[in-house]
Amino acid sequence: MIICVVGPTGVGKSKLGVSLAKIYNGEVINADSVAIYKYLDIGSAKITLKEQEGIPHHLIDVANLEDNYTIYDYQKDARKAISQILEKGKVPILVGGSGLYIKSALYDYNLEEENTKDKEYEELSNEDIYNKIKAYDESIEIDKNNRRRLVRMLNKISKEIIISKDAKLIYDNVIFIGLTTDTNLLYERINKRLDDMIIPLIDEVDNLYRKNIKSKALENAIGYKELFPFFRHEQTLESCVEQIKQNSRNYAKRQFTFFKHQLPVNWVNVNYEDFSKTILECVKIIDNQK
RNA sequence: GGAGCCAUAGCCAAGUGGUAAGGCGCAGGUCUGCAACACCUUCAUCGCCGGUUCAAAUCCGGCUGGCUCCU
Repeated sequence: MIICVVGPTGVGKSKLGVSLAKIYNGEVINADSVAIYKYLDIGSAKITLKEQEGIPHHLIDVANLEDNYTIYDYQKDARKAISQILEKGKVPILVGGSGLYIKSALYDYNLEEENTKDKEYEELSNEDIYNKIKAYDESIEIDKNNRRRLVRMLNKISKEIIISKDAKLIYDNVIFIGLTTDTNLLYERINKRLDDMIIPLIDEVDNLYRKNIKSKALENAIGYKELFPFFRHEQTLESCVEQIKQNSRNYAKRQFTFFKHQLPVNWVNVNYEDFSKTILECVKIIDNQK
């Protein structure tokens, strides 16, 4: 059995992961694209050692800030961790909000080592690329304006990598638990979480900012990228914080959409007054399916 | 009391006679390599009343509300 805990940012996944690990003799595998990185602790709301309560957590702090960690790496690392945990006779518990990471680990996504031969196709317009893709296979559906994905797809085609239409799970008995709550309540929690951590967060980002590190993770991660204008004295702290909140809300929404449509999730409404009830509900679902 | 300016979607905002740009948010989506990414869809008849005109958000009058100045 493999348990997978998903849900939007700030809903309480980490806590559930630890609880389920205790009940099912499991180990947690992080499925959060930012918590993968060292030094991004506060802004990523990375689970602390104390919060881990002795449960082994995999794939946290395994990448350096300068690394360009992608789903290819994650697929490899996560599958390795899953096998190791299964070999021990324990239950792997994936916990995180990065949907594509989870899908690439658990489903038959065929990814190859990143290749420097990949082309940017700078000489081609979006429409050119789109037409080439359609000429190769009319049934491929792809956004005409999404250059990033168009380029990637054309590279795949040129390498004759086959992409199956419907991805299949490569493991038996995977149970998806999706934590959810009322949207407004979630937004309140997100805002409060940020307000509570803003002082240490500024400290963390200031530190990284001074080191002048070129990092994709830093430039992309919510809670980090928005703060740089503040350090450059281009924006007030207040407006940067608002921006973080806004981006977090948008992110949470996208996560819901992804999990709702991309994974067979069993949704559980979190009871914040009595979390043990939430755990119990999850246990019921898991025991029913295993 | 007088004079002037303004009034367009939840917010910002373009449009000065020909049938409402854009941005943000909200809502709904897409998803096999930056995924906390990237991208897509949807969303108003222009403060109210009346007039001029084939045609008004655009011109005229009144009303209401806001801002500035004067007494």
